Parts: sequence; structure tokens; C-alpha cells
Amino acid sequence: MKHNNLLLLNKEQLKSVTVLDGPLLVIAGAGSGKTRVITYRIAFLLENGYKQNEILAVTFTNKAAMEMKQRIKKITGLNLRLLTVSTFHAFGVKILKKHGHLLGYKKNFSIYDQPDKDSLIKDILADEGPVKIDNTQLLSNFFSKIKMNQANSEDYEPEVLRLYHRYQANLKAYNAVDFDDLILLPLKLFSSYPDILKLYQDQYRHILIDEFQDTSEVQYKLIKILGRTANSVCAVGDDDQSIYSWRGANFGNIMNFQRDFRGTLEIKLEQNYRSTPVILNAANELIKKNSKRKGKTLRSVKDESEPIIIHMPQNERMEGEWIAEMIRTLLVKHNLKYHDFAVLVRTNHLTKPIEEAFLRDNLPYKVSGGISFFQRREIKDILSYLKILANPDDNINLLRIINVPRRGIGLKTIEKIANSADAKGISIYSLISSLRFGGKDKFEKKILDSLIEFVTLLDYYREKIMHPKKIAVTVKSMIEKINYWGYLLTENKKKQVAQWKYQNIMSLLNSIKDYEYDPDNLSASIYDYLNRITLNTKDEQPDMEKGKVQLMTIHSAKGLEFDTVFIAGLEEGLIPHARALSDDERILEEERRLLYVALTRAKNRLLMTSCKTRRKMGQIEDCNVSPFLEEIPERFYEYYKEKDDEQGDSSVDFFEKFRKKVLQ
DNA sequence: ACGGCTTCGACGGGT
DNA sequence: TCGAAGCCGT
Ligand SMILES: Nc1ncnc2c1ncn2[C@@H]1O[C@H](COP(=O)(O)OP(=O)(O)OP(=O)(O)O)[C@@H](O)[C@H]1O
Repeated sequence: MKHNNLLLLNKEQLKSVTVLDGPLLVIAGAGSGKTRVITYRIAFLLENGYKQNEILAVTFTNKAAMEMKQRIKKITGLNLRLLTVSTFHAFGVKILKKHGHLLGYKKNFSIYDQPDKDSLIKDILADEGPVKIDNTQLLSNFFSKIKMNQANSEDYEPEVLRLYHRYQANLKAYNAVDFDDLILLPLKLFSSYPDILKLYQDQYRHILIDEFQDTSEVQYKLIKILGRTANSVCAVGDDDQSIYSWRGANFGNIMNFQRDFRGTLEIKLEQNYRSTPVILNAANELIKKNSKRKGKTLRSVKDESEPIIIHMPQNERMEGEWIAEMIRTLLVKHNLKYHDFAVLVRTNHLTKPIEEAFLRDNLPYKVSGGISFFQRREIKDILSYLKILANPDDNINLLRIINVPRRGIGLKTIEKIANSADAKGISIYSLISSLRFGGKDKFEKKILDSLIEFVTLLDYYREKIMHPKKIAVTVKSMIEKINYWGYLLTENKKKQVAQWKYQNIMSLLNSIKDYEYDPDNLSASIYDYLNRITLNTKDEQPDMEKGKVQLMTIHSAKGLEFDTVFIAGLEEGLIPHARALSDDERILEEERRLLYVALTRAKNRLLMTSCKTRRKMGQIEDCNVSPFLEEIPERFYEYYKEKDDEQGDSSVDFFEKFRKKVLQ
């Protein structure tokens, strides 16, 4: 590697980058340059003769994967079309596309996201009649657990198991997979077809995993089996930052790694390049309260520190206003850009009052996470059309749009065709198609015509959309044909709303166009596009953040860093979350880790707010500050002091001064 | 079948 | 507080 590149690493990082044989485990605290190790290790491999397709790198999010690829491109100057840097899920899609037929899936399989999964479960429940557990969310979680634990399904009610089997059977019939399948099916494939496994084992000489503390059992099994004969397997992570246990993450995998990969070289990184000493020490003191952890040393390389600021606004409206005001002040004072600021919160809905304050103040911002562009009603409608074009067996998405825009097909008709399709063991789409030839007598003429017109339209556009670089134009013509604009006008009383929604659809068309004309997309197709956006729950454009304050949950801030970080809603019941407290001790420790992750996102400044009252489900409630604040030594923080020329509530001021005195 | 009106339940995190 | 589901009249 070019000499000056290796100079950007400290001694331990350098070792982690250049030792190319055997298993390697880098467990180190926040901001110690772990992600940098992965990035430079890949660059080093490429510059030492390893081919792009001999490397498999796994990251936690698609965005992290894209950014890492870009960094490597910059370092090496290479075109990286054959390098795999992806999430476990995207990797799973790749495998299933190639070999899914061996497990009985067609190439055009659909990937069901959470809403799809929910509607499938609701359909099953509607068909079942009364059952003991009819909560969709609960069942969805159970199904995940049953699927991913594989073994001990005895713990579940026979009824739940029966529903689960129906769920699985329906997925298969619809030629669809859920997110869990994207990990589990490749593993099944590799276990059942040793020759295919060998193919990949031989191919991937070097495997790298970032954020290893948040891999699940099944993901780890996949790494174990793939890495059995690799030259190196390099796992990088921090047990103190494991915050996804509710999704099956198991930081015990760190211990398992040392056990399963004989002769693991363990490297510690103890320099923190990100945060000031005050921020880092506060975080270190907090996380010390956890008992289940690998203790580690972490020293800041910085010397200057500002204290952490705590502010206790009256309510969530004033919290947002204070944050906006502070951003304006700090922006000028420290010559920062809007994107140097982030506001982190525990739950998605907490962003709302902050967003409103930013809007009032004309502060540019971007909310990441939450309801993404692709979750909007109008976008989902169009995407359902695309999904049916791609996979006609997908009953869930077919039923979503069979009467959108309204074409006179109501609940009665739907019930009739669904039952009929079920009885014949064919998809609803096939059943409607077959009505062209027989079984017409069951339907009114008007409805029959409508049904046949529907599938004829889809057949027509399916043929069109398969041609190279014709996705966007086909979709545009289809939207016009079904008169979606007219539908928007009748559905939305305000013409402005309809126009805004139509604009969104135009943005979707542009995103499709960008996708199909991007020369880096070697195999652009409707299938590939749909898979991609299903895995990209969040917005894709990487530059969208520029010049905007970032608003997000702590979970989605993992791995990121900002000059100045606000943590809003530092309240009891939020961190730790009330619903986490009812769980056991381990979950409380995870809540502490969550705050640890939040604190360690900040490079130079950290400000935290805790409201005195907050509106919850319409009701105003009194709030207490998070008990975790007491675990941070007082020498690291101070309460915000209103400026003299501002007419703050003097009793509040008094209270804060008093409180500060008492605490010291 | 459809649109308007009322009532109900959600607000833990996300690939 | 809000959107989805449920109810009712046309
Ligand atoms: N050797 C180094 N010298 C100077 N800066 C470094 C060095 N290594 C990493 N950094 C910088 O430190 C910051 C944190 O690095 P990185 O994101 O790789 O840490 P991390 O361990 O992955 O953090 P986290 O666990 O919080 O995700 C980045 O801004 C990075 O550019």
C-alpha cells in the first residue's frame, strides 16, 4: 500500500490491517478506529494481489457498506465492481438469486418487509376466525423467533405453531421470503449442498465483519461455515455497543469467535480519535456500571474539552426551540456547518416536536429512519404494481392494489376470488387470468370485465418493463394509463396534497431512472431494483445529508460521528425505556449501552435535554431526568445558564442553581 | 361498492 | 395526537 496511507494508522491498527493469515479479533471501544481498520485492511488486501471477488466484507447497514466502498475506492483508486461489501441481508439476496431454485424459489422472488409481513399475518388471522393470540406484532415476533431458533419450538402454543406453518406455507406459495429467510435460507442451502458451499469457501479467501457485537446466532453460523477454510476471518466490534439484542443480536459471539476459530489473534485498540476527554470519560464512567462486559481502556488523543451541557426545558416544544437556538449560536461561534450537528433520540416519534421547532425556525434538517420515502402510501401503491409485474404470485401486493385506483372490486369479490384460488391451489393472479376462459358465470359482467382488464393491463406492462432501460418509461406510462392522478384527486380533498403526492411519484420515477442508467449497476433489472429498495429501508442518496442538521434515533446513529451532538428526551421512561424495564437486568444494561453509544457519537460538544413535562398520547405528564445521568460524575457536566438579557422563568433559574448547589 | 363519519388503539429500537 | 379500522347510509 502507498506509504502515506499506512501512516494514517497507529501501531495496533497497522497490525490489524497487515496480518493476513488466521482469525483476527479486534475488540475495542468507541471511536478507536475499528471501521478504519476494516477499510484499510481491504485496501491492503487489494494492493497485495488479492482479487476483489476473493473478499467478503459485511457491514451493519447498506449506507455503511456504500460509504466503506467509496473510501476504499478513494484509497486504492480502483474500480470496485467485483468487491462485495454488503449487509448480511444483501449478501443473502445475492446467494438466493443464484441458487434459490434449489430450495424451490423462483428467481423473481419477492422480499417481504414488515408491512408485507403484517398483512400476510392479518390475512391468515382473518381466514382463521377467532384464535388465542391475534396480535399481529406479537405473532410477527414469535414467527421470527421460531424461525431463527430453529430447534426448540416446543415452547410455543400449538396454535401459534400452526399459524406459523401457515405463514411459511403462504410465503412459499407467493414465491416470497421475509428478512429472516435472507439469512436462514443461504445457511440451509450451504448445509444441504456441500458443493455449493465449497464454491464460496474457495472463493472468499478473506472475510471481514464490522459491528460484530450485533451479529445474530444465524449470521455467525454463516460466517463460521463460510470462513472454515479462508485465509483470514477478521471480526471487529465492541461489546459495549451491542444494542440490537431484541433483533437477535448476541454479543456472546465475541466469546464464541475465540472458541470456534482456533488461534485467534486478539488486538486491542486503546486510542480514541473521536471525542474530547470529558465526553469520553463521561461515557467510560457510565459504561463501567455494566457487569457483563469485557473491560477496556480508552484514552482520548484530544486535549481541549468543553463540559457537557444539561438543560431542563419545561416541555417538548421548548426543548425543540432551545436546541434550534443553540444550534444557531454554536454554528456561528465555532464556524460549523449544519451537518456538523445531530439530534439523537430514543424513539422515532420524539423527532416530531423537534422537527416542528426546526421548521418554525427555518433550520435545515433531515430525519433519517422513521417513515422513509418508500413507506409513503402513494409510493407503496406504485411499488406494489411493480412487485406484481415482477412476481405475479405475490398475493399480498396484488390485493393491495387490486382496487387502487377504484375499479369496482370490493370485499365480496376479493373473498370470492381468494377462496377460489385457494381451492385450486393457484395464485390469485392466475385465477383471474383463467376467468378469460371459464368460470365466468360466478361474477357480474361489470366486475368480470374489470378483473380481466386488470390482469390484461399488467400482462402488457410486464412485457414492456423487462426490456433494458425501460423501467422508468414503462412505469410512467402505466401510471398514466391507470389514471393514478385522478385517483389522488378523488382521495385527497385538498388539491395541494394530491399534487405533493404526485410529486413524490415523480421523484420515484427519477430514482428509477438514475438506477437504470447508472453504469455501475451491472445487472440492472426490475427484480434487482425492487430487492434493493426493499433492503434500503432508509433513503438512499448519500449526499442528502449535506447542509442539514441530522435527526435520528440512537440506534441508527451507531457507527456515525458528529462535531456536536444533542441528546433529547434524556428522561426516565425513555432511557431506560419503560418497556425495557419490565424485562430483565440484561436489558437494563443494554439501555445503558444505548446511552453509551449516544454519548460517544460526539467529537467536540455534547448537550443533553430532559423535559419537565411531556405530552404522551395526548396527555401532559410530569417527567424525571434519566437515572443514568446520576451515573455520570458531576465534574463532567453543568446545567445550562440562561443569558441575563433573556427573560427566562426566574423560578426555573433558581431551581436549577439550587439543584446544582445541592448536587455538588 | 363507496365515501363520510366515529371510535379505537398506539408510542421501543430496524435489516 | 393521529392514523387505521369499523359503522352506516346511499
Ligand atoms: N490512526 C488514526 N489517526 C487519526 N484518526 C483516526 C485514526 N483511526 C481512526 N481515526 C478517526 O477516528 C474516528 C473514529 O474512527 P472509526 O469510526 O473507525 O472508529 P470505530 O472504532 O469504528 O468507532 P465506533 O465503534 O464508534 O463505530 C474517525 O473520525 C476516524 O477517521
